Amino acid sequence: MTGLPPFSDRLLGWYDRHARSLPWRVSPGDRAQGVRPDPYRVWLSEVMLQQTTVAAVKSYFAVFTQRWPDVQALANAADEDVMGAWAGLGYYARARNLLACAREVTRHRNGRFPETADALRDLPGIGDYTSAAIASIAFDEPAPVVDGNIERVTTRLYAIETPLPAARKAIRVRVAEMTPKSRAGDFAQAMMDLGATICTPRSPTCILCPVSEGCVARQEGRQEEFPKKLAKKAKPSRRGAAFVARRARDGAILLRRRPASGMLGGMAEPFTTDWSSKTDGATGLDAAPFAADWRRAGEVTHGFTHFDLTLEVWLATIQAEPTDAGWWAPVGDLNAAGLPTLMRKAVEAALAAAPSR
DNA sequence: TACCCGTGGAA
DNA sequence: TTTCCAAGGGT
Repeated sequence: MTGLPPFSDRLLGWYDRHARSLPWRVSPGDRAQGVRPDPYRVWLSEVMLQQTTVAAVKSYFAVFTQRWPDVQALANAADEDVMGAWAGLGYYARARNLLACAREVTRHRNGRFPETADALRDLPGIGDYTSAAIASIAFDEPAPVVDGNIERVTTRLYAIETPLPAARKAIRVRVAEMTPKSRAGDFAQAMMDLGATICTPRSPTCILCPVSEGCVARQEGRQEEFPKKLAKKAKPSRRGAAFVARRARDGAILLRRRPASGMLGGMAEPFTTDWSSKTDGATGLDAAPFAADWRRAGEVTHGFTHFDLTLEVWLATIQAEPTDAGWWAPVGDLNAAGLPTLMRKAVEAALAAAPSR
């Protein structure tokens, strides 16, 4: 009587039949034929996918690869073009680091990404997960890849009782043990596909799982108890104000650029008061950036990761440019203005209250 | 370590 | 409606 095949063989066999088809992925069949993924596309997709769903990333990945087909093209792009193209995807430090990384690779590494996880880890925006993912997927290094999916799968397989994030070290040890010397990239992608489609956070479909026989949590009927997590803190609520200036002649909107660091760093916005996760910004007419016929245009609310924000929205229609601290964005081109979602909401609320021309 | 940093879809 | 959370990194 023979036992079950090794864990990685069972998982890879499942992946060969059920791998998701994704724009940045080389299918296991093509991979077996010797097709290599483009490291630039692997890197770009991995950065976009940090804390972001596949569905949200797809259109951004298409735009970026069309507009900047290789790392050199991206390195030569203007900052505001890349920040604008990233608008709406969130976590804008990723876009700043993306550009810094592209320029480092282009200008100091001959346009080639390093081929080991250790070396990749030194580049901006590339941490433990992303370095291992690129090294294994693009360069076949059997580096232990641990993302949220793999944390969930692994804590269930071994019924790891330690709550996250303290369990990360033990998880990494287990993943390093499981990762095969060959097909390490397919193995990592198989673990992520398993977590995304079978071993889901709620109601995992263990009946379809190719490795359920070896899963301790499943054997004990406790699969939904893992991963254990520390309780999270309550989110505070903050307030602030946005002042949307509209040019009388053509309805264009006055925008400026936020400082490079901090919340929404480097992104475009209408004039806002100085809110943060810790303090309210100024509100009311006295907080206006310059004198004009400001009218209340309602409020917008927005939930960030660690606090909720409500902005008063004020609107004024003005004749001339009152400041040189920004630029006029044509209203018909608002989608192209590169506004983060909070600011897009504020401008839309102001325009909804504006008298039609 | 603990906190900061977006967004939108699912349940 | 609220809560959760998705291919995390920086500090």
